[in-house]
Amino acid sequence: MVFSQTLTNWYSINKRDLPWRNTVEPYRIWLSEIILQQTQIKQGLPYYQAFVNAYPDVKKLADAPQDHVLKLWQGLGYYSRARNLHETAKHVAYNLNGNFPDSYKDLLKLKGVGDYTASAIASICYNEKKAVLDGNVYRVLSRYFGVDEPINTSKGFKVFKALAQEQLDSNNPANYNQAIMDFGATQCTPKKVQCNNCPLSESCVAYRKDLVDVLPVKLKAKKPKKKYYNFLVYLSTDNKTFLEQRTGKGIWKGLYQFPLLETEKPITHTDLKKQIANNQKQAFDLRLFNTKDIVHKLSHQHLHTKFWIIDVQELSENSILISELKNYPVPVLIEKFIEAFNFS
DNA sequence: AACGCGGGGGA
DNA sequence: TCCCCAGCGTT
Repeated sequence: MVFSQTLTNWYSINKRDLPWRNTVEPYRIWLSEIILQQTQIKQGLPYYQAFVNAYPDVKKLADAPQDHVLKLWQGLGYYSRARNLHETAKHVAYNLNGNFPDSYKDLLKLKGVGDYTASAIASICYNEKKAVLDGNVYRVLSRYFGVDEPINTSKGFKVFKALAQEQLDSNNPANYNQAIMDFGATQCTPKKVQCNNCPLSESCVAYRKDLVDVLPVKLKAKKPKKKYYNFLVYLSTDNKTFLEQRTGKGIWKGLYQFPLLETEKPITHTDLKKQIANNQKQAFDLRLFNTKDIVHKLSHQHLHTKFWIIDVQELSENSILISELKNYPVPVLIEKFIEAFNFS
């Protein structure tokens, strides 16, 4: 009680003014929550604005082509969020008559909506008594109550979810949930934590025992895997090129890229030239755009990338105009190349 | 229970 | 360089 009361008092003074806080419309709350999964507000905010502008309601989103949705999502990462967002919009618009589910239990059935997001929407839109558990909440709870259970295990989830639910201010779940998250994001931060002016420090276990920089405990992630990507940038005399859409299970599903040759090790100019010659009759000229590998770092992969330019006379039917490149959703790695190469 | 999935930013 | 971020779906 003291804990939640202090948090909501703190929130009434320090609450950040954010666009999705001026509404309880489920569509907008849902949209903001999907965008903000594993994403800081500073990064997600312009995407939220762009989506609201392009798709003011769920039916507009449902009726958009997937390429347009992915294009708006471009650069935000975790693209399954965009695909699930689109699929759920169609489901809500056409199977649920445009109405979002109005309970935690039913929200959980939506694709892309897990425990956190269902709790957030249920509490914010319908004031259901469901405590949210995100990175901020883990941090605040583990520090204040001195819980050293690792947070990234299934046991850790259960322990903290129960603690979170216990602390929930059942009189105002919507306000409490946003208070504890804002508190974690701006006051009880991962680093440079502001204990000096913290309203909870007196009774905070981590503060009293000098464990603030130890909690929360998190099991270490695996090292990222090294991969070698060779993008084949075909270029015809009439300014056309090839683009392919990524399918299957890996990264960037649904996005477009220049034809990709992945190798076990770095490939030489000579070897690549032979491979390409085996696959086509037409004469071509091969040159390497970047002399040093471009290393694109993702949380789980390091992509050592070469962009090869293949000059040819002409390209077959399914090629596209260089001027159309900007219409396709592409990974940041590809976008940066297009910018740098400038197709002069 | 473990793993794969992006990209930006802070220290 | 490492860690973190309004997590989720699949295996």
